[in-house]
Amino acid sequence: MKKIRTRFAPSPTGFLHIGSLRSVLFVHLLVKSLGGKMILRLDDTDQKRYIKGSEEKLYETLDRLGFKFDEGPRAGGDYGSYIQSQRKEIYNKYIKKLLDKQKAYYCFCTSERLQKMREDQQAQKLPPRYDRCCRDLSEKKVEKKINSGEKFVIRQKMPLAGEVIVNDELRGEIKFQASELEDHVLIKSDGMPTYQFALIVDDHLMEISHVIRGEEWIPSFPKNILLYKNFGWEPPKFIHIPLTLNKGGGKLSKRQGDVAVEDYLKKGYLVEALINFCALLGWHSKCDSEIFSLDELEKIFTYKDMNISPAIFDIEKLNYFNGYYIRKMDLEKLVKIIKPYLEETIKKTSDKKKQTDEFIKNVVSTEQERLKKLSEIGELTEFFFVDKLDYPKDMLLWKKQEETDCKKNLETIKNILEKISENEWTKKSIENIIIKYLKNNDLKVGDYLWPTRVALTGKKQSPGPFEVAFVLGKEESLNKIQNAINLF
RNA sequence: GGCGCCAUCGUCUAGUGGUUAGGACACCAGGUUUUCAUCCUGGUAACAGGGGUUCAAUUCCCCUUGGCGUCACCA
Repeated sequence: MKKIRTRFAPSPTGFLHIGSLRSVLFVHLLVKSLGGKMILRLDDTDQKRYIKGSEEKLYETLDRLGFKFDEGPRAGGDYGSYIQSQRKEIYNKYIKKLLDKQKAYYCFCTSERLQKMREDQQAQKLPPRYDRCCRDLSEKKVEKKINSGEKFVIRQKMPLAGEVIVNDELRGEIKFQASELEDHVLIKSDGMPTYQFALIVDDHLMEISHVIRGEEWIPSFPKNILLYKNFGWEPPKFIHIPLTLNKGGGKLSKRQGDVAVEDYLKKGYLVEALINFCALLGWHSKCDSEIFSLDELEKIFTYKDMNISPAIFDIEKLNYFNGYYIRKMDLEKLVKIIKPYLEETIKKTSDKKKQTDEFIKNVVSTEQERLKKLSEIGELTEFFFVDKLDYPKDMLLWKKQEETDCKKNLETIKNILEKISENEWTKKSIENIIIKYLKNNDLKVGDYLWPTRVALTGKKQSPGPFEVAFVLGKEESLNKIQNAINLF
């Protein structure tokens, strides 16, 4: 039985694409479900696109998401280096083999010539494809050109006719006509391999058994397979996962909103929510449940249950998961991770008491069930930290309430609250005392509680007045109610 | 345009040669309630179209249509 080894091979572009998150997730789940090794490889053969320091950011994000690699640039391993730009010698060695087998050839065409060729082809409504101009150059000519210092690339020699049949684990056989295939570049003029070449060499050398990659790679699938054949190697199993599209149905791109996992994290999306949501994009369990932790996913995941139709990234559902996991979260933990989002708001008060962990914990607890994103906490709880609330007087009126009634009711509430002692000042007892009073006197709760809420929060939508009063403390609550009374 | 992939409620999806086509999000209504949210109950909503195969097709096959991807010395 062959070892299960699979890899996640991002290029260091500066951020982790949300689609890549789905790839690592499935790579992770595949390894966990089959039992095997997970490898991280940096596909950085494009030196023009290299962004300095981006590996570090990538590792950090992967860590935050909770993915651990058995082998990789940091974890090490017996198949290194795991950074493609450091494997140049290896690719050189293998391209020679291909050259010797006559499965690849030197090409001296300039980019100007290629560009013109493509323009001409397009003008004639032909598919733009390399015209194989250098394919049959004599050995002598090639040698002469190289010796005279002419720049060159090395191209893969494709079969001129016939069919190439490839196999995708999810879709089955896919047929391509060899005549459709281009003699694409394997080694660039800077000596670096293209992704298409490095990928095959590395996956083979690293003994990768399963390749999970996006559907956008299907068009180059036959070239990949041909390369394996040319080398005489057995290809791994390929699983092409469907694309994630934006709401309009197009490719998920920066312009349509966030595509970087880091951005979602920054906005206060929880890792649990992100993972649960992504898992359901293209995979579904046999049972009807949809709430899954990573642990649970590992137990029930089978790649055969994966779906092949493209999925639209619906932020509404992500929000639902995020709200769900926020509500389920232990308050202490929530406070800890939400604190950075609250910093600016806390600065609005000079009251030392309001800067304590105890106070912040109480504040967060009032909004836990309302929160969809951690980043909303500041706006939602600002009223706890500002000294003077700013709201129109009319907001205090409950339904068709008269101003005089409203004022009177606020005074009543204030009188009741004044009688509650400091050590009795808890949410529960405030509530009990007020509700008991209203019930005993046959009064309508809305007429009293609505004005109180607005007096304490300055908002129409907010936590209930009892808990706000409790968190604010007796003195401040009374002050705020008095401020409201003074408006009349 | 060539090639390729895909096609069940608005979205994510389950499902079967014979089902009242199931669930989740969203939406709507009702309940709880001082608001919002939560929570509970209920509801609207789908097999793209046309041909076959078959006693029977949402399901199998073909075509059309539509969506998407891809056609670089980028990955």
